[in-house]
Amino acid sequence: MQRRKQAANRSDVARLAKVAPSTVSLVLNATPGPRIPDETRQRVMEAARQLGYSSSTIARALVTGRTMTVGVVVHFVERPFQQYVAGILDGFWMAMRPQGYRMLLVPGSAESCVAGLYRERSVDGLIVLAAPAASADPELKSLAEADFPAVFIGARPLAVRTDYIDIDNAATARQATEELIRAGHRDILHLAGPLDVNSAARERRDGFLAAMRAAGLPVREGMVLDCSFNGAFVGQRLPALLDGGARFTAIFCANYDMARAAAAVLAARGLRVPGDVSLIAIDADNTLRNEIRTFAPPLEDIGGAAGRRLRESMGGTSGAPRTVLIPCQPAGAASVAPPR
Amino acid sequence: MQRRKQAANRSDVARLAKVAPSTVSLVLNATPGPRIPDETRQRVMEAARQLGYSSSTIARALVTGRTMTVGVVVHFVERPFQQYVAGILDGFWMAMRPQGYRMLLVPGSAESCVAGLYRERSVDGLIVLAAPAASADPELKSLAEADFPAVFIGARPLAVRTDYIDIDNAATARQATEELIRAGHRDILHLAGPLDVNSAARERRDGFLAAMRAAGLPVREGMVLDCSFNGAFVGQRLPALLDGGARFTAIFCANYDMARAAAAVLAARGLRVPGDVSLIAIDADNTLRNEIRTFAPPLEDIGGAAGRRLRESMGGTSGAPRTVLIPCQPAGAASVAPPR
DNA sequence: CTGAAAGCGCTAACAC
DNA sequence: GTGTTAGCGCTTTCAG
Repeated sequence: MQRRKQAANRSDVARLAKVAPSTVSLVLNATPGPRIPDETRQRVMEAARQLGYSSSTIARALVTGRTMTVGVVVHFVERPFQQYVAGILDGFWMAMRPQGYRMLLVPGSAESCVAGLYRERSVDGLIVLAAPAASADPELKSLAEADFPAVFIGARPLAVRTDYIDIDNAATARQATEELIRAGHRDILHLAGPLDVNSAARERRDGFLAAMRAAGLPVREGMVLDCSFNGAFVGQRLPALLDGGARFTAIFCANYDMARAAAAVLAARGLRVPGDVSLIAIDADNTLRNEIRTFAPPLEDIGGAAGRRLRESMGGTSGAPRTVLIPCQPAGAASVAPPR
Repeated sequence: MQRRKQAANRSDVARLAKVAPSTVSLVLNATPGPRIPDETRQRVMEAARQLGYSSSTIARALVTGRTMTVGVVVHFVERPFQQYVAGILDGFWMAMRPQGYRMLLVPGSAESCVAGLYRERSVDGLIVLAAPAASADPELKSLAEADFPAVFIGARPLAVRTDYIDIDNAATARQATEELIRAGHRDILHLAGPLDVNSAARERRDGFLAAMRAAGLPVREGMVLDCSFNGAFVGQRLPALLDGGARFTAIFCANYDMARAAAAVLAARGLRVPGDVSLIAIDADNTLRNEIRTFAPPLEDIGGAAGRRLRESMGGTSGAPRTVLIPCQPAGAASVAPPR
């Protein structure tokens, strides 16, 4: 309850301008209805300026029921603003800026964030970045039921129909795999993301399988390795696979951390990229783009699409939940070569 | 006033639990004072769970006068979340998370942001990232006068004493210059940031001059080039300088965009780095770190320091405004060689 | 131990 | 045209 040098409020302005408090609101909000005489309006403006008065967003939100704020739920707990999120937020911010919306970021798990933002009514809408689908579901259901404006990015919620924006995971995975196949590879290993919890991981795996099937290539047992999105698993399981005498001439990695880890394992064994093993990945990270061939999600486009969709949604003109899939552009260096 | 499916409020919970509204608050806030019998408290908890009730942050903020939110003012209008800001926010977020603070980002210029967040009482405190010192001053003065918790990062406000956290610009610039001098360079060009508006640009320039002076080296006319922090100016003015027959064997760039632009100009003229011209810079960007020698600000440390300081400040235990300067570590490739 | 009551600062409908 | 009034949903004394 300790407040600093009590800021001026509406009554202070009213007193100074010798008008009623509501007149202050009328003037400052430029309400279209009742016309206030210029003389009065000048007095009010001057008083407000003099006192450095702006109306309290809190009080206004309480009475209007609108916060003019959108929530951003970033699932990753550590270093949430790394490239993937930063790129998307750039695009999102650009889309929301002109509307005067603010962005509220809250700490915690995806579930608690969604709960916090929606149930505590802190925001008019929200975007959820790459929440593992399964874990967030209970809360998400209540969101969807209440028809609360929300856009999911990078991972599709299970069992809840909502707006969803992402790259076209299946198509991109297929393109990447086809690039390897075109180069002449037949024995291709796929390092997959967490298939049990993440829809993007599953869709990338499916794209890989589709490309192989279309080319009439077999996918042998163990050639799809569920590694979560974490490079650490690759560091454990890829060596085991190699020790087991697995045969492959190329690797399609579901993300960049895995590609980096795979490159490290290969290097440690004296295998060269792309001389001995070709490497291709999907990811937004560009720190090693000149070393590994990648399909890069257009992050700002994704964020922008999310922003535009959320605006529709908050404006009440959304209609049914919609899925938007954005294509990826190939980028990066030539880490793909014909098999030896 | 159009609200969706009216969320449950405290009275709804009270009615369902057959208690008074205030009892609901007492239970849910775990107020230390009055002890509620377990039977009642169970009923209330159950009712709240059933209705999916959480108290409104807006209403609570209105009555307590605390928002549990910190504002983040990002001056750059386009792509605000690029690496510099993202890194700092990561550190800041980690520091604020445990306290349960949220982060509010608002669109607009630094002035309007500061005005919006402080005067509209949306936040308990704020950090301002790299605002050009001069432009933000009028608003900043009222912040400082009201003793409002605020931490400035990356640019020191003019004529206002506030908390300020940054790398040690002068010392880092001096180190960078000294590295060139140690390599044997005597004719060194400094591509400076916007000297008239940005304190960091000035301090880096001063560090450069100090190193030159200490080594007894003259700084000839035109060897400090005010280019703003924008690479575009370098692209215009560096060629002009070269055409004018300027003599230098090394360049110290105030930031990375300038270094990149300088590298491009040199390449276009067939000058090699570091064969013909050595290049060194200060910056957080790591996308070309393996090409240009740089002194990299420890972004997360800066953000963390800002978070800790802001917490003190909001807790009322801040004392006088403080300046914290954090040292930079050298990083990146060998783009420095002895002069030919 | 529980409930009633007074605001927090504001918007918007409605009198004057 | 301007002022009065009724809440928005909650926290927090203060009586019962």
